[in-house]
Amino acid sequence: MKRPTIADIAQRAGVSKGAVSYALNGQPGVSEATRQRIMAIAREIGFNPNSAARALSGASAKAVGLTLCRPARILSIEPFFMGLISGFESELAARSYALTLQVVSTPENEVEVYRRWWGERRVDGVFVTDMRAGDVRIPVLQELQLPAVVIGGPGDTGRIAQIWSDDAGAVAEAVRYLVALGHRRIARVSGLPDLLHTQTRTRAFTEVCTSLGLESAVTVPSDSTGEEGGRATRRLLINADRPTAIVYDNDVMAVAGLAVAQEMGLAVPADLSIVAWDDSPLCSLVHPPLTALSRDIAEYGAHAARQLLAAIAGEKVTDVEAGTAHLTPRGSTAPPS
Amino acid sequence: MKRPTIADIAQRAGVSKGAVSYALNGQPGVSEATRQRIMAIAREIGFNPNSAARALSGASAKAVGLTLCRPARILSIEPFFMGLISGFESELAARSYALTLQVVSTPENEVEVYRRWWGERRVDGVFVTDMRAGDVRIPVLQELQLPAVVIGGPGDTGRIAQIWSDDAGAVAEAVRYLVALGHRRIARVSGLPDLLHTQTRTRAFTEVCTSLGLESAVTVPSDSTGEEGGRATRRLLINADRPTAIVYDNDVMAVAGLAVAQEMGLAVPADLSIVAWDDSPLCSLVHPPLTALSRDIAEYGAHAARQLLAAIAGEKVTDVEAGTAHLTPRGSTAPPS
DNA sequence: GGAATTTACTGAACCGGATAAGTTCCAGAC
DNA sequence: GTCTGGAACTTATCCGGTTCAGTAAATTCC
Repeated sequence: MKRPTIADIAQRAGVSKGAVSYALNGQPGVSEATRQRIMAIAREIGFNPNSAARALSGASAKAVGLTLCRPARILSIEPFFMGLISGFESELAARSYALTLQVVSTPENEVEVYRRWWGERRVDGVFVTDMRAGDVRIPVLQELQLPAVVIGGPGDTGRIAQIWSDDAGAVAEAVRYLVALGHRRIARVSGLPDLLHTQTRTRAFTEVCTSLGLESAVTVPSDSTGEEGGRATRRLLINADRPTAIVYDNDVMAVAGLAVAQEMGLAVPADLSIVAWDDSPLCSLVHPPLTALSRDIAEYGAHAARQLLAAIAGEKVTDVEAGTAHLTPRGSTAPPS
Repeated sequence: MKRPTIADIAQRAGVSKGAVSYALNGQPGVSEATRQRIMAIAREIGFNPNSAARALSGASAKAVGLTLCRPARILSIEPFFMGLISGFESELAARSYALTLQVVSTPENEVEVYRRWWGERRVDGVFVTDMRAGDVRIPVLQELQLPAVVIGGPGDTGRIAQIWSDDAGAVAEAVRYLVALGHRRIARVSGLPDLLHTQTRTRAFTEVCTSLGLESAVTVPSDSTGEEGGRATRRLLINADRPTAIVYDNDVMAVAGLAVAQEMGLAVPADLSIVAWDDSPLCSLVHPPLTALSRDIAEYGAHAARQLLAAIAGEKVTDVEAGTAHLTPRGSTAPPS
C-alpha cells in the first residue's frame, strides 16, 4: 500500500504541492474554500505528513527524547518513571509529539546519546532526570543548544529550565508529623547520595531534625533498590537504640523495609513507623498500607512536558517548583509504644 | 552549532557526496584507502547521519514503536513492561534503533497510532502486546504491511510473527507443586479475561485441576491491578470453604493478595499459600517472599526485538515459544495446616 | 596492443515536505 | 481608464541523505 503524499492531494485537488502545504498547515496563501477542499481530501485518503520529510525541510522532528540511566533490574520496579512517562505522554500525544526512549548504563553514555540524537535530528528536545552535582550532561546540552528540561533540582543548569518539587518542605512535614506522634529517634534511608535531590533531602532532613532537637537522626545511603533498602533497614534495626521511625526516599525501599521489620518480628506501626516517598499504588497494596509523601507524578511529568514543548517553541521558560509532596497518613505510622 | 553533513565530509576529503555515502555505508564503489580517510574525517568532526534525510531517501527510519494501552495508574506499577522495554533496548541500542513509545487508552486508539506512524514513516516496525481474541490491530498491520511482532500468544496472527512463553506448562507446574504440598482447594486470580494469555492460562488451569481431581478450582477474573486483585482475594477468603492456595496472574495482585490475607488475620503460608506470576523484585521484597513463576522478561523482550529486526530486514520470521516460566519456591508456599 | 572489463569515482535525480520568490487576477482608488 | 495592492495561487529551491547512470583511468584478457 502506497503512502499518500501531498503530491497526491495536490493532483486530486487540482492545485500545486505548495498550496496543499499552506492549506494543511493553516498558513495564509489559500482561500478558505480551497483549504476546506484540500483538508477534506487529506482526510479522505488518510494522509499523514511524512515526519522525515517534514523534519528534513527544517521543521521539527516532532519527537522528544528521554534517557533512562538504570539497569533493567531496578527500572522494572521503579514506579516513578512509568508515572512520569504517562504524564509526558498526556501532553505529547495531544500535540502529536512522539517520545523516544533509550536505556543507557552511565551518564557518559547518556551524553553520547544526546549527541547522536542531535546529529540525527531525531528529537527536538530532551528530558533530563537524575541530576547530579556538576552533571556532565548540562554543558553538552548547552553546547548543542538542544532544548531540555531538567526534572528534579534545583541545581546549576545555566539557561536550561528545570522543574522540581519541594522536597525540603516535604521531608520537614514528614519529620514534624513523626515528632508530633512522639518519635524522638528518626532515621532516613536515602537514594543514591550523588543525586542532587538526595542531597537536598538529606540537608533538609538534618536541618529539621536538629532544629527540633531530636535524639538521633541518621541518614543511611542506599541506591533506591528494594534489596539495598532492606539491608539498610536491617542495619538500622539491629542497634540497641534503633529508630522508632524510618523515612524512605522511595516506595520500593519502604516496602522492603516493612518486610524486614516483619521478618525481625517488629510490629508496624507499634514498634516501627514507616513513611514512604512517592505514593505509588504499591503503598496502599501492602499491609499495613504505608503512610506516604504523595505527589501527582503524572501531573509532574505533564508539567515538565509543557515546559519542554515551550522551550522547543523558543519561548522563554523559567524554573518552576511544582507539585509539592504532602503527607498521606495511612496505617504504617503511629505513636511509638 | 552546525550539524556536520556528508557534504562537509565530502568537501574535506575532496570527493563527492556519493563517495562519502558509499564509504560510510560499507557499500562497494570506493577504494579502501579513501574509505578509511572518509571514516576518519567523519569520526573527527563527530558526524551522525541525519535520520530524517536517511528515512526520506527510502532507507529505514531506524526506529520501532511500542504502544501501551493502560491507564497511567496501572502502568506505573506494572513491572512487566519496564522489564520488557529494557530487553528491547538491549537489542535495539546495539543496532542504533530508537524505541518510540506511545501510551494510548483503547485498542482502537492503538490502531490509529499505527496508521499515523506508518503514514509518517516514523517507525519501521512495532511490538504488539496484550493480544485479544480477534484483535482489531492484526488486520490493520497486515493491510499496512507494517512489520510487527506479537508478544504473547499463540493466537491467530496470520503472517505476523509471534513470541510467547509456555503459560499452560507454567500454570500446570504451579498447580502440581501445590497439589504435591497437599492442597486440594486452589483458586486463581486472573488478569483481564479478554486477553489471549489470560484465556490460555484459564483453560490450562481448569484442565490440570480437573485431571488432578481437585475439590475446587475457581478462577476469579480481575484486571491486573493490585486493588482489584485484593478485592478478588477478599471475595475468595470470606467463603467457608476458602481455598488453601491462590495462584495470581501477576506479581502486583499477588502482593495485594498477601496484604489482604494479613489484614484478615490469615498466616501466609500456614493458612494460605500464594504463587505469583512474573517474578519481579517485588516478590522477594515482601514478607514472606513470594513463590513465583519466574521467567527472564528482559531476555523475552530481547528475543522479541531480534524477531522484529529480522522481520524489518525482510527475513522470514517464524513463531517461537521462548522463556518458559518455571517455579521459584520461596516463603509463601507450604503444606496446608 | 587493442578491446573488454573492472575500479573508483562524479553528477544528478529523487524522497516529501516547507517556503521564498514569482505570477495572475481582480477589486478598489484616483 | 490606468495604476496599485493584495489575495490566491504556482514555481522552484532547499533540507541531507541514497542511488543510479555515466565517465575516466586502470587492469585484464586474448
